[in-house]
Formats: sequence, C-alpha cells, structure tokens
Amino acid sequence: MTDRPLRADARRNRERVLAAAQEAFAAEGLSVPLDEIARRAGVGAGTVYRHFPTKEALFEAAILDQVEKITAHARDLTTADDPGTAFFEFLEQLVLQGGVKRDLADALRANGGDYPRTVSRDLEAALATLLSRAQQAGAVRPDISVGDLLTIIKGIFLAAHDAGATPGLRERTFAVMTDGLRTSR
Amino acid sequence: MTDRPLRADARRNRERVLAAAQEAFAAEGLSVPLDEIARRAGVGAGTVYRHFPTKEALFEAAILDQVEKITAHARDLTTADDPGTAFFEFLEQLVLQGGVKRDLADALRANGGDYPRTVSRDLEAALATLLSRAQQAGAVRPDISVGDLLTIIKGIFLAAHDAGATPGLRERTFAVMTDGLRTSR
Amino acid sequence: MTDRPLRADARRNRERVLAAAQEAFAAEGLSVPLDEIARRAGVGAGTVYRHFPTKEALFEAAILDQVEKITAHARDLTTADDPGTAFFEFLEQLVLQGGVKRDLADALRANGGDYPRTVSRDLEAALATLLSRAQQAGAVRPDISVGDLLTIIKGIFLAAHDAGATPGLRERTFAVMTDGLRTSR
Amino acid sequence: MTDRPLRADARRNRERVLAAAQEAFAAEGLSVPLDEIARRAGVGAGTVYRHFPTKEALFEAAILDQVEKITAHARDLTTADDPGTAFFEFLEQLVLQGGVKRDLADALRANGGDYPRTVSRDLEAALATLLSRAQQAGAVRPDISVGDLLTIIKGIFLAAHDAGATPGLRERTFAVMTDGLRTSR
DNA sequence: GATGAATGAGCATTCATTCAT
DNA sequence: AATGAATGAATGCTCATTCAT
Repeated sequence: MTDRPLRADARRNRERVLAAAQEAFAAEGLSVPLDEIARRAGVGAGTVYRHFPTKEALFEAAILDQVEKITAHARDLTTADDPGTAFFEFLEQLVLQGGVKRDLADALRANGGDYPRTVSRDLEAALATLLSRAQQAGAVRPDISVGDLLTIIKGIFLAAHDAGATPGLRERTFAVMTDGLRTSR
Repeated sequence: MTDRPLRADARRNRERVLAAAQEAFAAEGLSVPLDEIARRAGVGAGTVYRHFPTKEALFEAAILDQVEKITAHARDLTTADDPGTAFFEFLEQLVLQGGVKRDLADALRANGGDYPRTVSRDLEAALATLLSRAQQAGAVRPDISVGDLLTIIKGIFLAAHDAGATPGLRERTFAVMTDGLRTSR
Repeated sequence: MTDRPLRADARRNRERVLAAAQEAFAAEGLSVPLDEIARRAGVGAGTVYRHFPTKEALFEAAILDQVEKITAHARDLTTADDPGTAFFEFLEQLVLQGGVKRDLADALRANGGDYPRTVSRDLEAALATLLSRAQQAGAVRPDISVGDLLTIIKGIFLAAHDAGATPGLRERTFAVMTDGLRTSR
Repeated sequence: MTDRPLRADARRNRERVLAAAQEAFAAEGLSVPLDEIARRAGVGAGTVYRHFPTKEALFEAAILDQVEKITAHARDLTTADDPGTAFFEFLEQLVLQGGVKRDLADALRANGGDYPRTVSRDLEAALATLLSRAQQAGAVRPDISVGDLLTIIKGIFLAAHDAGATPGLRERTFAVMTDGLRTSR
C-alpha cells in the first residue's frame, strides 16, 4: 500500500549526487568533471545521467535551492515599507550569506550568452522590482539597470572566490559596492 | 656548420610567440589552446615549449608586459600633485583602457593556485602608494586595502568580460566602483 | 499472498513488449535502444529481460510474427494454378506491402553473425517451392536459387530504407527486380 | 636541401591510418570505432585526428581512392561508341570488382540524408551521363533515374556483404539487376 | 635549436545488461 | 514477477606535453 517501494534508494542516490554536485560546483564552478561528481557521490556516471539529463541540468539543479531561497527573500522584500533599506538588505543577504559560491558566480554568467539563463529569470525579475522601487525612493542611483547590478554581483563573487579566505574582504568589497550604488549627493 | 646568429632567431621567435599569446589571451583568456597560439605565431608547438616550460608560464610572460606598463604608469602618478585625482585617473586608465582584457582578469585571479601573484608584486606596491596617498589626502575611504582594491578590479574585469559587449556597462560599473571608493560624505 | 493469475499478467506484458518492439524495430531497425522499447511498452527494462534474454532475442521474436504471416502467404500460393503469377504476386506482397520495414531488412541481414537464419527457415522452404514451381513453369529464370532471391529482396529493403521517402522508388526498384527475374526472351 | 625532413614519418603514419581505416571500413562499414582503427594502425587516437579532422572525414578519405578510380572509369566510358555496352560494362566493373565493400555501401547511403554526399558527386554525374546515353540508345529502360540506379547498387552491396562469401552470388545478383535494367521487349 | 607529429589522459554522453527492492 | 535504478564500458573528440627528426 505504501506507494514508494524502492524509490527510497533512488531518492537517496539522487540526493547524494545533488549534494556532491553542490559541493563540487560551489568549490570549483562548472569546470568540475561530471565523472568526479559521480565518484564523490559514490555512483557510476550513468546514475548521474539517470537523474539529470545533462551536466548543465545538474548544475542548474545544484543551484536551484540557493536561487529559490534568494528569490523568495527578494520577493518578500518587494513590499517592504522602506524600499532603500529593503534593497540593501537584500544585497547583503545575497552577497554575504554562505561561503564562497563559485557556482553562483557561474550561474549568473548567463548574460555572456550560453548558460543557465533559465534559473535566474525569477530572481532577476524580483531584483528588478527591488531596484526600481529603491531608485524611485531616491535611495539608489538612477543610472543603473538590473543587468548592471547582476554583473557587479557576479564580479564580486568571482573575485571573492579567487581571493580565497581573506578575512573581511567580502564585507569591505560589499561596502564599496553599496556606497557606490547609493544616490550621490 | 653554418654559424648563423641563432640567438637572434631564437629571440625573434620568442617575441612572436609572446605577441601571439598576448593577442590570443587578451581575446579569449586562458582557454585558448596552446597549439592555436603556436599557429598564430607561425611556429611549432615545440618552439613554444622551448621558450616557456608550461602554458602557465607563457601566460604569465604574456601578461608581464601589460602589467609592467601599468605598473610604470602607477609609479609615475605616485608623485602627482593631486593624489586623489591621480588615483582615480589610474583606475580609469586601468579599467577602461583597451578592449576587454580577458587575460588581465585571468591574471588577477588565481590565488587558489599560485599564478600571477608573482607578476603583480610591483604593481601592487605602486598601487599601495597611490592608494594610501589618496587616502591620506581624504579622497578615498580609509577602510580599504590594496588587496581589496585589486579584488574589486579583478571582479570588474571578470564580470565585464562575461557580460560581453553590453554597451556602457564597463563605464557604469566603473562609476559605481569609484563612487564607492570615495570618502563617504 | 494474493493468488492472482500471474501468468496472465506476464503474458500480457510479453505481448505489450513484443508489440512495442515490432513498432519500434519496424520504424528504426535494430538501433532503437531497449529502454525506449520498454518505455513504449509501459514496462520496466527488467521486464523485457525477463521475457527475452537479449536484445537480439527480442528482435528475432519481434520479427517472427511477420515472418510467419509471410510464410503462411507463401505456403498458400504454393498450390496456386499459375506458378508464375503466384510467385510474382508473392514478391509484390512482400516487397511493396506496408511502410518501409527497417526491421525486415535488419532481419534478413546477419549471416556474418548468427541472427535470424533461424527465423527464416520455414519461409525459405516455402519460397523455395514457389520459386522452383515458377522456374519449372518457365516464368522465372532457372539460374537463380532461393538464397539469391533472398539476398536480392534483402538488398531492396536495405536500400529502400536508406533512400527514405523517395516517391516511387520502391516500385521502380521492384520492377527492375521482377523483370530481371523473368525468363529472358 | 631536401625539403621533406620529417614528413616521411608523418606520411607513413597517415598511410598506416588510412590503410587501417580502409581495411576496417571495408570489412565493417562506418560502425568501426575510431579507436579501433587507431589501434590497428598502431597509433594513438590523437594521431588519427591530426590527419583527419573527423571520423566522417577519415571515412571519405578511405573511400576516395576507390571512388576516384570508379569515377575515372565511368568518365572514360562516357564517350564509348556503344552506350549500352559501356553502361553495362561499367556496372560490372563497379559491382563485381574487388572484394565485398561494406564501406562503399555506406558511402552510397548519402540519399537518406546525412553522410558522405561529397565524395560521390562526381561519380553520380558521370553515371548520369552513362545512364542517359544508354537510355537514349534504347539499351536501358527509360523509367529509371540515377538515384534509382544508385539505390539498387547500394542494395546489392549491402545484401552481398551480409550474404558473405556465397560463391557466384554477386554474379547472379548482378545478372538479375542488369537484365531488369534492359529495355523490356 | 626548431618542427610539428605523436601521445594519451580526459571529457560529456549513451546504452545493453544486472540487481536490489 | 516486475520494476526501474545502477553500472560501466564505449564513443567521438580535444589538448597539454613529449620527442623523433
């Protein structure tokens, strides 16, 4: 009667693959060989492909969690009383949250042309709202687009990843960015 | 038997390789195949390896020139009358100069490994002077280190390259950065 | 515990697999992945293997039906009044019947290996009768054996499949074959 | 002064690869793994790719020799006095020449849609001339196109390959084909 | 010294077959 | 018995590096 007879195993494996992928992608970005991920997950390469049709798909799935949380947060702040505060709070959350996310950097690459544009659509939309409200409220310089903003964030991720564990670096980098984004007086 | 000026030949080859490498790396970053560089230089792959033990070594060498010029420029500005102006002028030169320098981005990377940390020593020193003078003059926020600054520049390069030919993006990004670097009023 | 008519279920499954295999093989030949057949049949790959030890075995089984029908037809015509007409009518039926039978082509292949030589024994026998009667009646050239004939039919199938949907091609090819088979005058 | 210093080696290898490819393709058609060819040639896979950019290219090259000879022969016969004899002589040469050519069969596949259409262009042209002259001379049935003819030849190759070494089979098959092609009286 | 040919490990992806549930 | 998940060997192709000439 229980209607998940052996799915349990598959789900376990799927999650192991996903976990391995998240870890690997977070640490090294898209360049991790898929076989490596399979090995870390303790499964054959074929198993990875059973769950994810493509390396790209695996990557998107590995990112999805993070992006969804971030997006949800952005949406919440969309209706905040103080658009300026909301905007900067969001950025702080995004940029300073977890560890160094090489994968997020790769995810945001999209613009250039090829990769996981899919994933970030909603996030981009929410961020656009956040940004324009903050601009209308006079809290953020008006000459900046969402694209610009994403590029800047991307840059911070990439650079911060490369810079490794330098203490306080992300915070200071973030401070420069936010100050640069405020309406110049 | 013939006693030709071999050294001259060798030097010429080295320079052709270097030039080809610079061009190729600037356009596409580290990912250019070495064979491609050899072909563009009109030499065999073996010749590249005679002069540079490794693709990495070639890359560092290809960057060196640029970095040296930039460094020289930084040193010149070190004694300028207006430290604030000098500082920002330098940044503008660095960030907005030629096309998208994918190689510089790649060059400023790599601390996880071991890469061009070597290369940029002198540049870093000159930039340190430029920065601290500008800070002492009250033109630049005091909570920023040279490392922070390099990270930020790196980020702009990487992100801008990925963003491709988006018009005005580098300029706006640059504006955010500079405004963020100024002493907050 | 439940004592369901398992055999019936199994038989149903076997037939669904077979039907799916026939359809798939007819359309694309041996190259269809077994998983695809399982999916079309609505069963798991394991089930396919329970009924057929090997992809090859499944293929032979999938062909068997058709071959048996063809064989039956051949046997019927064996006693026809006009052996010449019977022979050519049979060929027409065989070659021009349904769509392009990629599977029949693949079936008639494979002697290099070991394949359906098995399958076609009876067909070959019936066809032999048909042929020799037609030859004795003076309607078909006498220098041709059943093996030759099968090879020629095989060739038409293979070539026609590769040629795709070229209109009229099978008909013209067939015409050449039949004219070539008639007693030369 | 001799201006082929080490080309000798390369040429030798290229030829070994080509020879291995010809043998392998002739025996098994396009399906032979490229690595297998490399192994038979005693070289690494990379070496094969140095000489031929693609498996397809290697295949075309392996066929080229044969096709060129055949084409040359066809062209010669284009101006023969007796178009009918010329046509059938050509077919005989083509179909009965060497051993079983699985590769030629694959080469003629083109129609279906994807493969080495390139190679056979000239052959097709020459054959077209041969055919239409023979048709105008009343030696060959008028309802047949070059495409039909190529399909038929293709079929004979494929079928003959599958039929293996059956003695006289190709000859009899060929006889049926030629008789079927003659103007019916 | 230079050449460019050869190597071979590496990569993403597919698929027949096996096996735990 | 059935399921469908897992396996792992293949496959076409790329590229840093080595080496015979």
